[in-house]
Amino acid sequence: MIKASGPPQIAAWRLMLETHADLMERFEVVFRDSHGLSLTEFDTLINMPPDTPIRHRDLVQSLVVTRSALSRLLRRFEERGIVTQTADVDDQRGIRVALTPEGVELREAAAKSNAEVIFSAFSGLTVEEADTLYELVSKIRPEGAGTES
Amino acid sequence: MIKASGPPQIAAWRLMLETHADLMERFEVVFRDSHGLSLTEFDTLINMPPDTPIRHRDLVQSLVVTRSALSRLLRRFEERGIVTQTADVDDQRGIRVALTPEGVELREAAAKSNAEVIFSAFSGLTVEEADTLYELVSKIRPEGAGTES
DNA sequence: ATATTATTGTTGACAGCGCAACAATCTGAT
DNA sequence: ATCAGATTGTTGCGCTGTCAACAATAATAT
Repeated sequence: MIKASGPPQIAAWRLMLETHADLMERFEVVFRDSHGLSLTEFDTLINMPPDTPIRHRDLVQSLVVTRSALSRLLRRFEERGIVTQTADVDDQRGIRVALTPEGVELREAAAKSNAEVIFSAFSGLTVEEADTLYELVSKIRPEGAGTES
Repeated sequence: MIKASGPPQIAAWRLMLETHADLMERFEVVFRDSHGLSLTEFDTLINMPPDTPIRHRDLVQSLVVTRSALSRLLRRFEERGIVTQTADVDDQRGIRVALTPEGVELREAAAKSNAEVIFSAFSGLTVEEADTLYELVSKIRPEGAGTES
């Protein structure tokens, strides 16, 4: 709501921060109320292949949590009947995580909710504007070869 | 790095998510290593008036934490000599939080780091592009008057 | 004045995360 | 074959957050 003041870069980033926070809060409410999932749990679920077992090692690479957090999260999923975990026959160190039928169902329902929230939030933008937004955001470089020199 | 596929709204949001995560990680490292601050602590510090005491009640409104978290965070700040807390003479329920000189200094230094990271990340965009980005992001409506009708 | 209600900040209990240490297992050099 | 080193997932611990209950104080109604 606050009109842009100061450097436009900072104004843009502030607005992105605020928008991110608002949308994430919306996701959190929807996932919790509709599916009993936290944001981390949703992210984990969505990154699991619906048909193929996956190793912790491979799954954790798509996520923002540590191995230990994933280990505990998957135990919770196991207790809820969302996944099964079995030793990998080829590599006895590994665990193969597979979605149960309930897990697949939950994953699909959550993905649908996710898309609905996004389309709802983006309903004020045309397709062209969404493309432009994509292009502009892709120019932001966190590891920016910065301000030096 | 992944080329946009599927609906552009979802592609744009995914990219925003990823960019947000990358930049936040960068902030986290900078604040921790340079100033010994977590993201929450930085946010709190930056939202404190440099010259005027502020009540918990008022400060918490600018933040994304609960009263209890703020209460504990401010105690940590107090122990580090960053703030002082004194009872409000007008309202005995209230606490007036004020930055110490060290706190003011830390706040300024952290704000400077913050701006540097932003400018660095946005160095690939022109000012006009940053303005356009602002305009497009402002069209995203979390509480979107959605997809209905 | 007095009783009821709202507010403000703190505390206890608990949940989830990261880090470091660990045991089990695999890999690769010799 | 054997042994040093890397990989993989789990666990203990501490930190930080939320939620619910609480005590102290202020505001409001009667």
